[in-house]
Amino acid sequence: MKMNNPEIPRPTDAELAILQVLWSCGPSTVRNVHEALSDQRKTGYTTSLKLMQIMTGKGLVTRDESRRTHIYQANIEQDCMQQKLVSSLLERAFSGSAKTLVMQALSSHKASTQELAEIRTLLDSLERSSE
Amino acid sequence: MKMNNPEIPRPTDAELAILQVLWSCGPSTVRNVHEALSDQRKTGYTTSLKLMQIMTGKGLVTRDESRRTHIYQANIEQDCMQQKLVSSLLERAFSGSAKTLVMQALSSHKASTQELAEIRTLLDSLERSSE
DNA sequence: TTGACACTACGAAGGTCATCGTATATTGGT
DNA sequence: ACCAATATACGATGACCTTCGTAGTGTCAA
Repeated sequence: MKMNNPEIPRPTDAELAILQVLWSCGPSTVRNVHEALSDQRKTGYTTSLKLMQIMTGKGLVTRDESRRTHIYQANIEQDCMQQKLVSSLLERAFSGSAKTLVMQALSSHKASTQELAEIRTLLDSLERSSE
Repeated sequence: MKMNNPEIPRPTDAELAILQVLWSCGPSTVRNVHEALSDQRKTGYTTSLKLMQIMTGKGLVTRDESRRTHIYQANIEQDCMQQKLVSSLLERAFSGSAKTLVMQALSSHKASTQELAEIRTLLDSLERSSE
């Protein structure tokens, strides 16, 4: 039974870690996810299982139950969730000022010259479209 | 008794809302904070009080108890906390890619031409310093 | 002085989160 | 056919979060 819940909630930290694996590896079993996280999280297998069951209930992931070993899949695109999370942080901690957030991110975390150039290109197109 | 805990934890949403008031208004009483939040939060006065007491224990705020009505103050600069929060989000949801975060933030939230120019200036200085 | 009011302290309730142990079922090899 | 390995389901626990009510105490004006 797929919950077609239009309201996908903000994931917790543990849930987000699982989503990262699903985004990066594609549809995966609980064991796959659990092993992918084994470096960061030293928790038991059933913990990962339980989390993924809960995430299914929340609509964060879907699963294929047609075989004994279920296959889980993220139910929201990575881009879309990143969007949600940035928007949320922007609202909660930056009073909506994208400029401040961007400047905080850039000034404290190194980006390569290549990446800076890509950002500059985006700035160009944003400025052009607002003229 | 001031907890000089060097480890300031990530604030919860309710706590962050309170910090926002303290950053914006400076040292404030519980009542000041509570009233400043009355639009967003329709909770009772003692809820704000309790939260701020807990935040004191966590080291998120300090308070002057020399008078009957305590005066609370953020125990971390706004910039510094924003830094922490961006870093945390970067790590948890963007695999450390500042570029991706910045582009997500810029492409979905309008920034004024003025702001875009400021970001461009920052880009300039970053590129210059890496040459 | 005393009563109304404002402030702090604190326990408790109700919810969520992360974790684990255990029960139960399925599968594959010998 | 049976055992070991592996799956899922799920209850329970402890931590934390948010909320509130209530108790105790100080303050000020009439």
